[in-house]
Amino acid sequence: MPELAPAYDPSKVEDRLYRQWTERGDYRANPASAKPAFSIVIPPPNVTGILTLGHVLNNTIQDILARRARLQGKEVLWLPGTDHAGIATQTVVERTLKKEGKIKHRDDLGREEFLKQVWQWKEKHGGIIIQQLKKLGASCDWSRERFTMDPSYSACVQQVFVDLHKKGLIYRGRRMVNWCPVSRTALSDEEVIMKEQKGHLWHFQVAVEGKKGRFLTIATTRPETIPGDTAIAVHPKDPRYASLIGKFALRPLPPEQPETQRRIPIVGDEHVEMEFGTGVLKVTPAHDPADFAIGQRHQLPAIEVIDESGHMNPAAGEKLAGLDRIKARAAAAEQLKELGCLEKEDPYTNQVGYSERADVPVEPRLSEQWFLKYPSTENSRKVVASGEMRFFPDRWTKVYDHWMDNLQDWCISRQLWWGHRIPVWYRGKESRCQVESPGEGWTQDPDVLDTWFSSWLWPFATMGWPEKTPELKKFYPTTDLVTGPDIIFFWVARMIMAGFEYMGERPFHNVYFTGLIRDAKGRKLSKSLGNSPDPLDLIAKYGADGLRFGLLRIAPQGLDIRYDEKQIEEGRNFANKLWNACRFRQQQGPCDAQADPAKHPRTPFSDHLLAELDALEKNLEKMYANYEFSQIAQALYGFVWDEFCARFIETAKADFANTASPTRPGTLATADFVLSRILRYLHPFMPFITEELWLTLGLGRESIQFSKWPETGQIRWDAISSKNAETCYATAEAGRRLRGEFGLSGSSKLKYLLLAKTSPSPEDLRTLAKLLQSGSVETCTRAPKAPMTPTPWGDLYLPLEGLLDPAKETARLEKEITVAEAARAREAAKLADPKMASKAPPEKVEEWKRIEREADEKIVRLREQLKLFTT
RNA sequence: GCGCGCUUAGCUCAGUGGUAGAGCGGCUGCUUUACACGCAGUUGGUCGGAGGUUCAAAUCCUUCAGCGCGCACCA
Repeated sequence: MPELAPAYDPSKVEDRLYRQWTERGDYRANPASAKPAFSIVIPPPNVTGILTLGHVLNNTIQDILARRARLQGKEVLWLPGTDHAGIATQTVVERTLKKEGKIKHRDDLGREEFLKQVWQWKEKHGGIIIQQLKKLGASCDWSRERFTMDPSYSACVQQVFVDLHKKGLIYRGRRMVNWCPVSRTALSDEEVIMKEQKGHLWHFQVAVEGKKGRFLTIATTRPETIPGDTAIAVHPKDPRYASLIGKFALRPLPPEQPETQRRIPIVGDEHVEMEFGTGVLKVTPAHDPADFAIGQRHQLPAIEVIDESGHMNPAAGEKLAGLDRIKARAAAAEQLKELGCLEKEDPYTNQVGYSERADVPVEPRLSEQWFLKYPSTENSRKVVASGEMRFFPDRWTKVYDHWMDNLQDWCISRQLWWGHRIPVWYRGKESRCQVESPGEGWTQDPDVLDTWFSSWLWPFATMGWPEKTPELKKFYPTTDLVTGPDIIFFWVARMIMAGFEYMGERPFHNVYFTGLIRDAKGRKLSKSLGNSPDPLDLIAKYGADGLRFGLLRIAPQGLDIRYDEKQIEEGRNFANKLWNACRFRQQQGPCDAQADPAKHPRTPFSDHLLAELDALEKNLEKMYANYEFSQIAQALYGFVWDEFCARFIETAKADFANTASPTRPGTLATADFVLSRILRYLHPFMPFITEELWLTLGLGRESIQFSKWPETGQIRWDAISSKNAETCYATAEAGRRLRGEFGLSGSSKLKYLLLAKTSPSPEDLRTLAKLLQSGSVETCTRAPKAPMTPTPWGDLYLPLEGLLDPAKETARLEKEITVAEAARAREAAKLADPKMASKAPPEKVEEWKRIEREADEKIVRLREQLKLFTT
């Protein structure tokens, strides 16, 4: 058995073990297995992406679930893969080609050639994030890695499109959509983020035809769209304006147009808010969704004044044409001023939709797009509402319900090249929806599908659908989905619908939503802020286990995480602590994998440790059932550090030092038994170090990954003995506190005296001395004149020749008495209240009495001691 | 505007009815038969405010405030 190094060095362990695990095929899932199935599909990261802390959190949680399931003897499939991420990838590649000076626009290359470049890019960079996940220790079945643009996957996407089209759920229409002028494509509603924008509210006047001197004042944030106005709307019940409905007004822009072209009707529409602005609304059906609806109601024409790149077109007039829409805004206001119809200009803040990817305001635009009416909505709604599929934390169900109750048809076409091309073919006025080309003379729709239109099939398309594969039979529906709540609509809800529509069943049993990771100042991590640490740097510094454990320990369920590198450092420190605990055990001789503490006489400390372990195990079950990962990490941390190291190992040192001790075999067996279990409990969180220790100590002959998850309720211990250990620990703590009052360190060879209430054995006293980190503890029969503290074992004295200062000791005792008196008073007050004493449950009253009694005893002891110094 | 979440020690957070906790930080000591990525001790909180329910409230209810997020066609 090679000796463990004094400090744990992850770099010597992690890569070696991971290679071993994957080369051996440890994570290959066998659909023919008789074992119960456990499955997860990875939320496929963007193929051009690199690992972020968010990925670390997300994938560590999946790995914890997968590794625990493996330990529980399940057949585990964790299915990995990547997403082609249409807009993001196309933008990255296009930008790179531009930077390299190869093109000015993708049109320079043409569709075929451009796509070749994207594929090349994908081949070169697409594997990066996968490699990074391996560094993290992710136990994915890499033999099943999928990509959303794989030929078989693409076939699924096309087939689903054709099917939904056949069912009449997919249709084409000229609609108002969210248009991104940078990417020059339509976006779905979900890809638009509302942002507050500081701008202006311009008030301008229009003359009413046939009513000399009658003007209407209109308030607008977008004067550049005035040339596209085709009506003016007022509320039909507005007493100020109702009489004007049916009349006409003159649109001021573009001024060079003849009046006949600028003459627009005044219409009455309930959409207009009388209280807002002036109560008069300009209507631009081509560039505003609400105005489009008004236009439909009143059969208004739509005049486009902004082109697909966000620039004003000739219809906007000679002064505006060619200008960017933002610049045109100021120019239009200027024009109004020159014409003398600008009444005022107020600063104004409103909500504006931004393109999620390009981070520019979206331009509502009329265009021909494909839309989907969501399928299987009833089942999808019900499965969550009924609690059959559970969300953790469950408050997300409300968000889901709300979205499902307000479904809008999904705009699924994108004017991009990188993605799944829409399987619709045209020849003249004919069109056909089918996967293969109908033949000569037919041309395919140039648009591609929204990336999410492929991701929503992920849980079954990755398992070989539409074939009835053994994988689907064994592993669908998947057990858990772990993802961020930010994609609940984009992905989770849609997957549920697709699952019902194509598998007749929900895609997963439970969904766990992680929190978002923020920096110490509470800001989201982002590349542009530069506050996003590279997980690989962290792995190099602290080890993958340290990173995983440190991050998980501070990741409360359902809340955002304030990330601080200090936490990762603590994860590493914990790994080292565990390492050294094992190292110390190793120094005492070989471990016994079959160790059974029940077969040996034991010290109270062993019993106490076993009792604590039993409590921990029962807790773990509960916490896993609720997906409380940070609490699990916290509980394991506390158990290893405080119970195993600080208490058990310290007391075990007596047995370790004395080979003739009758309790030595029991102590060793307890150490082995407990270590063997906690390594298994820690393995899902810290796969590398636990495997290394497991194998090196010889706690199992084979990998810890396939050892057995311990059964709870199997541990036997002596409760009285365990209680005795507790009093010993309490006695030692009191003694250390006493020593601390005198500023003495643990290295001073002190002699304590115990005026014992019980009859401690010489062995007990030696152990107490060990815990006190002192020279010795001896019993005495009379109270010496020395500092004292009452303990469960009796009064503990610390004779300090020469150091004793009666005034100081008096002060110390008085302070302790004050504290004890406060405790007694608190309980006494409760007991004295007749309502409390009569209505509270008897066991509570007993507890209060006990606390009062103990405080009382303490006070008596302390007062007696005080007398020694004051008389 | 509607909805959700958060507010507990200097910091990050546990704690869902019965003696306010952890880690970090600060301070004081310590090469003690594993571990300085360590050990011992210590400091530090009227649990955001106000009402209410209860024998008993950090915890349940109401309300207010601050912060964050989501949804929403007031130009």
